[in-house]
Amino acid sequence: MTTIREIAKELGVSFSTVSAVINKRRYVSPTMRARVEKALEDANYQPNSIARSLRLRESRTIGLIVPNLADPFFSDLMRGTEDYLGSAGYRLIVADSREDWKRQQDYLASFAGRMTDGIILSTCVASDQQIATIPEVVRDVPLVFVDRCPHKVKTICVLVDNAEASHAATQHLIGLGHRHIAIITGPLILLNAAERFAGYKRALRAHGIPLDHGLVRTGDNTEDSGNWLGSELLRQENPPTAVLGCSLLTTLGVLTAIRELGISCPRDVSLVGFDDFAWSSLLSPPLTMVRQPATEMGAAAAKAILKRLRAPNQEMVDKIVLPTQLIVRESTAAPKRGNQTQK
Amino acid sequence: MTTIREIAKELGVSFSTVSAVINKRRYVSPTMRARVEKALEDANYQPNSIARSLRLRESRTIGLIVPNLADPFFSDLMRGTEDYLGSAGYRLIVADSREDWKRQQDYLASFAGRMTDGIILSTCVASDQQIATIPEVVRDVPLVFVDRCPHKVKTICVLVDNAEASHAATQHLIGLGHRHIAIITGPLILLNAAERFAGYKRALRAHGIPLDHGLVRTGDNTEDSGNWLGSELLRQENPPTAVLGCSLLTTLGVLTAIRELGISCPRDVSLVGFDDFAWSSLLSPPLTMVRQPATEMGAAAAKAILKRLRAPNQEMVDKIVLPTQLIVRESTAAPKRGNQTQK
DNA sequence: TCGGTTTCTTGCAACGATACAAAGAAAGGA
DNA sequence: TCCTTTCTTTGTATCGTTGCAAGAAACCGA
Repeated sequence: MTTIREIAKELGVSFSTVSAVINKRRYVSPTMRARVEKALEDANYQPNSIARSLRLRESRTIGLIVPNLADPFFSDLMRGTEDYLGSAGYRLIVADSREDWKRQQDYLASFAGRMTDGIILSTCVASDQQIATIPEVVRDVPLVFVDRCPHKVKTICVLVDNAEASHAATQHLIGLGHRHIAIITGPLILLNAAERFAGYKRALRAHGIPLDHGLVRTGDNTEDSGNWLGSELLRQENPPTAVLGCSLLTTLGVLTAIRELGISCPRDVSLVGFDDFAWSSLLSPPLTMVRQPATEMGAAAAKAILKRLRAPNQEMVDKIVLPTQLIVRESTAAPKRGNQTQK
Repeated sequence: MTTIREIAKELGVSFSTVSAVINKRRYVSPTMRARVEKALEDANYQPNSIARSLRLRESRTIGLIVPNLADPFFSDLMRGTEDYLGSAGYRLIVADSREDWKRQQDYLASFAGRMTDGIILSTCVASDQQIATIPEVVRDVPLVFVDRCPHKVKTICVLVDNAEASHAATQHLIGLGHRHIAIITGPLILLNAAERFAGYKRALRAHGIPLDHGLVRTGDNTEDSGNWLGSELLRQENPPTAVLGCSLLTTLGVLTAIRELGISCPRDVSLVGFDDFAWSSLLSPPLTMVRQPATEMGAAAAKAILKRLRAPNQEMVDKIVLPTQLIVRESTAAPKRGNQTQK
């Protein structure tokens, strides 16, 4: 590894001069500049970014922590972040907390140790009290929340209008004639899960449909929980005519359950899910989905944190809300007569 | 941000002592150790990892460059890498070259600037001459290739037996009675694409089926190319009774083409693809796939590079071959009578 | 010829850690 | 008591940069 000093020694000049050439400072004679540039070229010089970071107090690196990289929603989000950061000359460190608080704390602490200039966090399942302690471990490193945001916003958050989205999804089912609509939410301690549940309830109320607690299940956003809870719902004596899955993995789990039980979707039961993914339309049946703009959310978070870095003084509190879209495919249809009149 | 010196000043001791406590060096009296540890705790001290990296000449960070993060194969691979590195106390920087040579070079150069201790590369489409120049830009930073490997191995490679895998897939189709089998390969400049094509040819030859160049298409591993080439193949006057897609995106593109043309799979045409993904069985029809162990490959690459870091002297040349598996689902069946006798 | 500006180059001090040598203190042995 | 050994703490160099202050030319008008 060649250093600035080695280049300088070889040329018989001061290493400050070499540094000046590299940093394109004024007051370097054209001849000297040419000589140094040639030497740099010949030696195939690469500046040591660690040393530079130490001196400049910036690493040009952003850390992203998500709860589950196996979930296409988060890997799409990550891609959006990587893309935006890459074109801005920043690098991305990714970390998967696997819904584990301790793991997340470890990553936060390690990122806060000047390794990253900023942190984008989609928090694991955690209580408000826990989340309130995050700024302490992150200290003076800028933090942006994405998707999984705390209830009380004290920093920048990038999210969607979850209540509105699930309201639209529920309304769609009600519009088709469903009255017996089940929901599998995420952990309600999470703001977005709570809001999705709220949107569901609001839609029911608006149409005078009483909330049936027997149709409400709380999962943990895994395929297994979707499968298990979906199966449980569909096997009960008076099964729902429609199911709303509040995350992609949950929904795919329900779909598997439907397959396993030999039920037909949408004939016997309609299914709406969250977090549309690239190949929803190739599934059997093509799923009606609430599309969250995952890559855009990732990019928006990246944009927000870079903006925050450029304006370091002011304490920014902001809520960036991106639009969702209900994509109607073939997993939703009017309920069967028999079921419809059950209610 | 508190530093070691600030802690020391506050305690009225030398900062070397504080450093000694942090690094658990011998010869620190128990009383002093306790005092320093308390101060560290109180100040919520986080060591500056940049400074540490500069001094220790290691960043405990590995760079991963893949050609397309939107491809579940690569995002699964990345997850395997992140997971392995995370539990070994290393961080992962991800970069998406988007099949662009210049972008890849930029990432390699930036990673080589001491930002990372090692690099895992799944190269973009590139010629052997181009790939031969990579060690020059990477210089003394350890490099491990994964999946997309150069023809001549001069370093560590993690891959699967691609020829064997596509041989098995082709054989499966032949066993079902197919004689008119199309293939959509990746760019043949890539070793794995070339090997998959070779395995296909070998299987045909073994059963005395002549290679029909009209059934061979070379794509670029995108969904669009799979869709376009698949559509082209299926619309010709004497269409294949089976198609082998040499990457996940290609295969999904073909599946879309089949849908768009209103053809039935597997009744009219069988489809086998590469790179099984989590929800292949939920597709319509559930796809017969060659499963590549993506996460295991990512983990194996991580393991290899860490091993390489620990034994820095010896020039390691190694080929780590992981097994593939043909998972037969419902997208393959015996050809229709009419088609079968066409040949 | 001499101060004064402008242009170019060079030392030097950070940045925040690690690690080694050296100094200082305490203890043990003759 | 003095010398040696062991334990404890401190000073200093180093990692590879950047950027500022200051020195050294060169130019220029008086």
